[in-house]
Amino acid sequence: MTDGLMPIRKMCEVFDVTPRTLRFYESKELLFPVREGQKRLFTRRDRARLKLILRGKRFGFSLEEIRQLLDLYDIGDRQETQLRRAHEAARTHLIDLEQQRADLDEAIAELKAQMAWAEAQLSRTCSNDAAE
Amino acid sequence: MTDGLMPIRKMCEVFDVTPRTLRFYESKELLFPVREGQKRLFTRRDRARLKLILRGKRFGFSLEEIRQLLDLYDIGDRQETQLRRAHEAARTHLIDLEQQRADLDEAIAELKAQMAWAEAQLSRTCSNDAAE
DNA sequence: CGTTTTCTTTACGTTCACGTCAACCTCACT
DNA sequence: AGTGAGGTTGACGTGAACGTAAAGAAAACG
Repeated sequence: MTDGLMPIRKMCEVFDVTPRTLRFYESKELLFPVREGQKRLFTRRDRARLKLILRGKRFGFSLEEIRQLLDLYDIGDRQETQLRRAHEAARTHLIDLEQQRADLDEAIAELKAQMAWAEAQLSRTCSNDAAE
Repeated sequence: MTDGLMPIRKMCEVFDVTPRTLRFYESKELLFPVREGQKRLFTRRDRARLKLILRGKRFGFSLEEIRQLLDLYDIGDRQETQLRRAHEAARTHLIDLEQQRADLDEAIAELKAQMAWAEAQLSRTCSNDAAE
């Protein structure tokens, strides 16, 4: 039975990151690989977290922001106060994400418009070329 | 008639950035304010570009990437080759944006699920509290 | 057994995106 | 003429997110 423990090299291949990055994330308490002697073994949980870390980065969040958000996806048994704080943080985060989605839609629309304009220009240039 | 020229202080207020940031962007050839004596005056074009810069940053693009993309929105009369290259860059960028949109939708869905779970936990805790 | 590979820690270096400070104009008041 | 507010150009500092090089342990291979 694959216990899901993954050595650092394999992790690097799967997620396309360097060993340094993984060690760095561990030092920042974003990942918690177990040890087999000296060596790190990353758990299923680490992989789930890493996926979220990389996604968070794409959206422009800092590692520290991500670290706080990760706890949201990592709630086992925690105090009500903590849960409330996490929920509130999530709400804030959600608002941010939805704003970002709106911005993104706008950006996509504008970019498409620009591309359409460029295409029009290109076809015009083309017919001009043909005319001369 | 407002010629649309805006001094640095006003720019900072409108876009919520520091003077340093604007000067930095100018040094990186992202903005091109005109000069009145020593002082910078930002044009309508600068404001349009700055808006795109700030949006680009939210999506995790580097200033250098943004600089290249800005040229897309800044095409006056350019050669066909340049136009083709710009169009191709736009296409690549668009793909990236749409991928990002998909990721974002996924992230939002997951976050909402987590929040729902947290809410369920909270109501459970609440009733437990009441029971004991 | 020695050697090569892979991992480790430690530590200093680097890039990006500005912040911060010094020293200097220059225009508006008074 | 003085004084202060707001602008300017360097130049050096800083925090985040790693890169990279050095030195050593440990597992794998011939």
